[in-house]
Amino acid sequence: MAYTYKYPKADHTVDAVVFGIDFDETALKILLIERAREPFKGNWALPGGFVEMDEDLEAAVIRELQEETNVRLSYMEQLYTFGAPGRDPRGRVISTAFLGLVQPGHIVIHEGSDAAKAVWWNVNELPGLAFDHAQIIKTGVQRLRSKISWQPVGIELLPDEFTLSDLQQAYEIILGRSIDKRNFRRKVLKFGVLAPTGNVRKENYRPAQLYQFDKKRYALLQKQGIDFEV
Amino acid sequence: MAYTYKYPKADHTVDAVVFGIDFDETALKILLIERAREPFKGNWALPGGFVEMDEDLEAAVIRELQEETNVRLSYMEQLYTFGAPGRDPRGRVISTAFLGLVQPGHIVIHEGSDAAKAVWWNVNELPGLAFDHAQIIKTGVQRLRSKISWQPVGIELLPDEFTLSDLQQAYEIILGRSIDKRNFRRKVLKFGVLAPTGNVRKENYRPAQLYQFDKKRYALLQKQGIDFEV
DNA sequence: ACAAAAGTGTTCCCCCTACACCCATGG
DNA sequence: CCATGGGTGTAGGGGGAACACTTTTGT
Repeated sequence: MAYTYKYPKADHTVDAVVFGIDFDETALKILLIERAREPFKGNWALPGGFVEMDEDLEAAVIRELQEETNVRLSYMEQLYTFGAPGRDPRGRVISTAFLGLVQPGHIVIHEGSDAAKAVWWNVNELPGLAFDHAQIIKTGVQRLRSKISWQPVGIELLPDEFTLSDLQQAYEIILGRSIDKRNFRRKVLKFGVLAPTGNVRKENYRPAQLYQFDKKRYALLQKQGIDFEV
Repeated sequence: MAYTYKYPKADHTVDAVVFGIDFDETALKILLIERAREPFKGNWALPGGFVEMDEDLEAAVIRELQEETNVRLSYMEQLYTFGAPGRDPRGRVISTAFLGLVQPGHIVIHEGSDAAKAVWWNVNELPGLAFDHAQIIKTGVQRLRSKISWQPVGIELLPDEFTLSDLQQAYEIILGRSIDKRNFRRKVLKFGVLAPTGNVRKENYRPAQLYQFDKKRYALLQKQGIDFEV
């Protein structure tokens, strides 16, 4: 079966910039796959692929992520569309990139079909990347950083229960600098999105109070936007 | 000549959400064309069209704008990509929308070939629109509003020389609310982007000092981002 | 003289910043 | 009792918000 058109057409793909926080390594991680096919076979790349004809762009990323990595996202938004001619050796390929976030509990990867393997990489120690994916990742990191300062980010990156130190650590990892503990706590509590669960985490030494997000209030703040210049 | 592919392909278009301020009518205007062809012939729509195979997305919007309206932009950025199946009756069409700004002096429209005519519409009094263009415009207005509060917007929307009242009016029109004159002036001058030209505008009653933007400083602030919650 | 827009200062309060010590627990 | 991370308060300063009158010009 073949499809014939009067004019040449570009292909349309989607790519996923998926971030997760690794609390053990205190690092921001990004999900990459090793390409199983040409072009760039054996190279590292963002998960993604061609959009089906009757499929929404968002649906396409979710499907591709499922196929290639089986990771479950807790959040997704459109990032940017990259369409420079020549960005793909196969011909004209326009790609819409998405920003995704995952909670630590869902960081497990089952290897899929299209990808040789999928691995979490430290954002600061990335390998060489296929296509213009280095640039896409750069755009994604910028977006995440700016997003964090005017929207409450956290529910999508933290486990359901977490300590204030966890939350602070998430911010420090993303922003790449340290934050004063007292100021951070006062500020974050003032928004009224956090509720103590009553449970404590006993790990080392003094137990830490566990919190969860008030989802209603969280959604409200997300809509309104907040000023969170920590 | 025909082009044959193994799989079906979507079309890719670009659309331009172009804003300009009309100081006479104290209104935010948007550039629309009356479609000269099917589908939606005779309806109002955003300027735009198909991306050529060897053409960057940005280049495509600029070309289409030129062809259809001859308007000269002072600024452009990518807005969002709309790709829902069914958004275009011709088949699968994915469209990347751009946000454009024009200065009042360049608001003149020369009618082009593709469009029956091009007209500036008040954003608050829009006609029925083709495709999902109403939604695209809504996204554009939101972006412009949020952009204004963390980047210095103005150089792209104002004439080369302008009064502080002009600038304030621009902000009021975009944000849709009034701002205290004294606070606005103090805040805007504190950024150090404005320089008095020495000229004054004599229109009614007391003459007003004319200002221009310091382009170097403007570019710097644009890069850094600012906090401008007026 | 009056109408219209330009221009100008101050006070109050809130929030951000900087900063250092005690607490609870495990080993 | 010591090491480790959890948890707390305050003083000072800067900037935002609210607010009203004088100045300059044209008619």
